[in-house]
Amino acid sequence: MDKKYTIKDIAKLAGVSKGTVDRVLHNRGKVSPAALDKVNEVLKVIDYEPNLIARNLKNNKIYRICVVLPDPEIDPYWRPCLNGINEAVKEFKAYNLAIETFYFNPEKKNSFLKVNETILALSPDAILLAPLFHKETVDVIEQYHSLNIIVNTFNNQVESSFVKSFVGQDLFRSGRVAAKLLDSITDTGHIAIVHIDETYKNAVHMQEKERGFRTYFDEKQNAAYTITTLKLKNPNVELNFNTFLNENPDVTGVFVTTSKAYQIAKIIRDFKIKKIKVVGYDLIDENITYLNQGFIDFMIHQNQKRQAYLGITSLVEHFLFQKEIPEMILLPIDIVNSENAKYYIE
Amino acid sequence: MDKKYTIKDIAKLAGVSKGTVDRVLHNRGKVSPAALDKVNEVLKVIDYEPNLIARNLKNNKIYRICVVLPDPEIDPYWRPCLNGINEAVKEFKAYNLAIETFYFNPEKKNSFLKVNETILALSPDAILLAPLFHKETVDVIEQYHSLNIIVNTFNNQVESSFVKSFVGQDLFRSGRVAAKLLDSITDTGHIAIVHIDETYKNAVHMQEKERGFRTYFDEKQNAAYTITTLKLKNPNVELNFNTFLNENPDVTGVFVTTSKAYQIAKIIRDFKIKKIKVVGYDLIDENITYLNQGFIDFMIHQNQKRQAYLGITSLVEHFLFQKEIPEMILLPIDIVNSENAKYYIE
DNA sequence: GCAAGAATTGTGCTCGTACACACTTTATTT
DNA sequence: AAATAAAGTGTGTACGAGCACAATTCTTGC
Repeated sequence: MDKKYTIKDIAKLAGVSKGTVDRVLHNRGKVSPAALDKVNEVLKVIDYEPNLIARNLKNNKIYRICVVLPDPEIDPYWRPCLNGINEAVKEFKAYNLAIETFYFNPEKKNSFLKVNETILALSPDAILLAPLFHKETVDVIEQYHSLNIIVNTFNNQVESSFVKSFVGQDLFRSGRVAAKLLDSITDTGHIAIVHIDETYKNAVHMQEKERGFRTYFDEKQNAAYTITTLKLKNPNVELNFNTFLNENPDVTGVFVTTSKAYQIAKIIRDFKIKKIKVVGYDLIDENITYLNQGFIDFMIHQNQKRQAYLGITSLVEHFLFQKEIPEMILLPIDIVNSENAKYYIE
Repeated sequence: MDKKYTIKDIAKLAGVSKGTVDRVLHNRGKVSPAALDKVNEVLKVIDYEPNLIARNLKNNKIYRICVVLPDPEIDPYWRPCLNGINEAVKEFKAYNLAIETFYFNPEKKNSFLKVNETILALSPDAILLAPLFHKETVDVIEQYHSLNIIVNTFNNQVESSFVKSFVGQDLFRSGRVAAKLLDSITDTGHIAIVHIDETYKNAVHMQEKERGFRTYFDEKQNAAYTITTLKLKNPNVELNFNTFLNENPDVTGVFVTTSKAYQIAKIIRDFKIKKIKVVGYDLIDENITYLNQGFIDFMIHQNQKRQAYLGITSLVEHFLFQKEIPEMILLPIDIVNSENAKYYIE
């Protein structure tokens, strides 16, 4: 018991050659019933685990994984992903892997298409994709699939049977979490659901969050809440929301479905009339500032870093250790206030 | 660029043998200045990463890691740890590792000492320890250290220079998080800090949490809170807390520093007089029940599973891939309400 | 100028798995 | 029964790093 059993050990125990053991283990080639029995007998008794290290030594192909996401310079929401990608790169740098990152402009479909052309030319083994433009994404995924390139997605779900895996959050549930939070910190009254700049993201996100949010209050007995949905667009957010507040002095809480809660927080801070509670998404700097100042009460952390990290690692472990790629990984919906924020910021 | 550079490649490029390259890379043995230069020249240009797989193939020692924690049958707090341990075992089962778990009775110091004797006899390569009994733990750790056994701790911190690593939470901070939560959901009033059954755990835990909790309110301007500390012990918890509530009708919130918030929640449910908010620790079944019923408002998740998991993996990666063991890993302080609980329960 | 010794460098084997290929045994055909 | 095909089995090598040891080159002393 000083070391693990090897194929050689099994061969000796079964009185056959390691070639035969190999054939039994992988049912490759022909093996006589007698030999098969002998080997299986041994395998039944001992508990053999192939040595992954040795197995992979031979495999000297470089696996190429391309990660595609919106340019974090244009939308800082995506910045944490870079850390997740870097972490994965660092962790696996000793292996035969090429992990490359590509950005597209989240405001331009063409940019997305162009990036994908570049990647197609590279013919990688797999691609990890943050899908924004629904129709275009579906097309692109089909192309990858037809070239036998594995497609993983993260952050946004897209209905395509060609997607091998999705890493993200349950947005409906996260709407419910936000509702529960606002329910905890506000008295009965008027709550506003605010969607800001929902253009390019196809809005499915925010709709899911809103649905979850409303479902929570629908299910709640004797809830004396009024819920209003606002769709605001820059540069008119401030003006329109101010108007709304003036027209609705009974507002006690706001649920911002995008990462732009800081815009609402700023208005509320300047409004000064009464304390309105705010729940929003994502730990970007502006939000953290208002969180610390008390103008945002809770944030929901979408953990983009870990999304990207897990998206990559599941691919790597598939290639390197032939692990199965999980069809869906739903990350926890982390609740953040000013006191625990620092553990999630990355 | 089809594959990574190997020592052989470097040797060829530098016009020397792989033995010389090896000597340069590990500065082992003598190398002539000329050869050294040639190899360094090549190393400067290409970017060499040794193949960890090949490096470890030869290392066929079985590393033995012993995990020591209180018996989860006696204190269910520790049950999630088993999942973390199992996950690590499963993940690394293909490597030369023996990961064994040992329980002691958290109420009996002798049991702890006995378990450690058993382990000392096994002379493992490392031990992952949940230290409860302070003095005894320090002694035991010294013994392990003198036998060159690496000691990692999790959950509870212990001041010993012989401890290589700690995985856990910042308890002071978690007290602050609890304070912020109660501050969010209660109006000004009277808040009780309740310690339940603080006997065997040496109380350091709860003291840290209390300190963090009080610090938060101390720092808060114009805070009109009264904070009372209660130390309750079973089987008198119910009686004494009831008395306290009757004598203090102004209580608006309770912070339970152990995993026994359910006991307080039950009393508050039966008390029926007014809504008192409760913040507690740990997602054990009883707590979840009351969380879903609305008698516990927030739980703080200590993530024992991940603590155990990370404690093991950092050891494994040290042995297998000579990664450095991080001196301290502080896990996030997860805030849990009824809506996001399911993501943390394990 | 040559041997002895030191310094440097190259070779070859190991680890465990996977697989190609060669070899032996058994079955089938003429 | 011999020839040939098919089935089954064993051997040997590659993978990359690491290290022992052999082989070579270089010094030094006489």
